[in-house]
Amino acid sequence: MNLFEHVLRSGRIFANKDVLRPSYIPAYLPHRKEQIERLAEILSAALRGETPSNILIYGKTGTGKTATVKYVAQELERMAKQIGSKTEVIYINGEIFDTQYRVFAYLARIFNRKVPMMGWPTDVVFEAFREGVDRERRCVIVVLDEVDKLVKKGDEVLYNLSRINSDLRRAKVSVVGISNDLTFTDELDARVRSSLGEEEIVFPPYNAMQLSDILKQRAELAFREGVLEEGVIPLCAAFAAQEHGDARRALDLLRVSGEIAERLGEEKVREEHVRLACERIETNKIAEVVRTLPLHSKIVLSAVVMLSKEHRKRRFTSGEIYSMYRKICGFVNIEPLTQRRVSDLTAELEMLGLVSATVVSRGRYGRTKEISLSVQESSLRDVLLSDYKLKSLSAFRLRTQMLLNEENA
DNA sequence: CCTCCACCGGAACGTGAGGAGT
DNA sequence: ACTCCTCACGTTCCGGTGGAGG
Repeated sequence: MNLFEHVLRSGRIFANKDVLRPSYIPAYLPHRKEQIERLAEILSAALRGETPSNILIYGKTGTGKTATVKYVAQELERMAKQIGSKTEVIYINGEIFDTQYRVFAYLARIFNRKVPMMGWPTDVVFEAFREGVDRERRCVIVVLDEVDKLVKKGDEVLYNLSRINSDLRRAKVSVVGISNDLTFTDELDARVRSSLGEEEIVFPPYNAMQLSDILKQRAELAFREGVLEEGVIPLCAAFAAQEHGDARRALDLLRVSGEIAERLGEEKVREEHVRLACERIETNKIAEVVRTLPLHSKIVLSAVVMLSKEHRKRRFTSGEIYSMYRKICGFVNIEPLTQRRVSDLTAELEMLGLVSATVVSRGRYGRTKEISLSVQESSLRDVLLSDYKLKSLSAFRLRTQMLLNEENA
């Protein structure tokens, strides 16, 4: 029997899993007709040889911004080719090209200018790009995805890009900015804001019904026929709708549900698989947050975990937590921070939703914050111990347990 | 009604890392 | 290569406070 034979045979669930990935662009985008038409209308100026207005697109994650823009871009380029107009769309992700230099260097290279990875002054790179585009009559639409990330490091990119047209003789350039953050224009220079935001398109979150439609459409391609039980799609949609209608989340959920069903060797995807998937995604999300926490925050969190393990109660005063925190620091040989700082760290943990804290006054016994864990302790344990500086903590627990026993005896 | 606990949380300041400018 | 600036992280200092118990 071949090693891979059972893997091939077990593929009874999925027909084409890639359809569920966020990078997939469907041929039809449900419930985005309005936005697509608006975008197409604005960009169609390019086909008439005019410069399209600059556009700003807003919407939370998973509202179809990127997919819509890519879809319209495809259609635009195809039509341009048919009618022999030189129109191209360049897609740039601001998370990957996260400095002005990288953006311009990338653009310049597209237009056959040789620009080194680094070293040149930024304005020279910009000039190389400008000259490169202007070689021919054409219209270039630059899509800046996650533009808010790029702008955090200075809005000069946008300033330069939005002013480039006045220095171009043959070519035309317009900018489409995509942002998750609705308030990001506040940080922009007023001139940039007005020139970039000539047109604005908002992508509202999907509701549960709309999410269902999206999932249905993708499921048809992604899964083999009849493997999805009836309640699966509505349940995925409902879970995702609870969290600001994120379609990416819904698709993830559906995909993970399928994977779980597959791994369990089931013939069908059932609602219980969706619930398992939901839990798994949740745990992963928490683990990811905790993993990237600074060391001392991890120790504070460990302190809360330890306390809730060793005592019956769930809530602890900041004093209790601080002394446990100091104990742990002593055990793992790390200089403890002050109580003041720890109080800020707990506030951050609260912001992240890992603990919940409320100020209570206990009269004679002072005023304090009561803090409790607001996630499953089991989803924290492994990720906390995975920090190499904290790995000895598993031993710590035994030691305090012993100390407690001795005290009692 | 006053006191006083056990912290909260604001303000000012110190420090080192990293970026921009030159 | 250099200075200057900003920013995140921490510390020190301290005024503020809701309510149980006297």
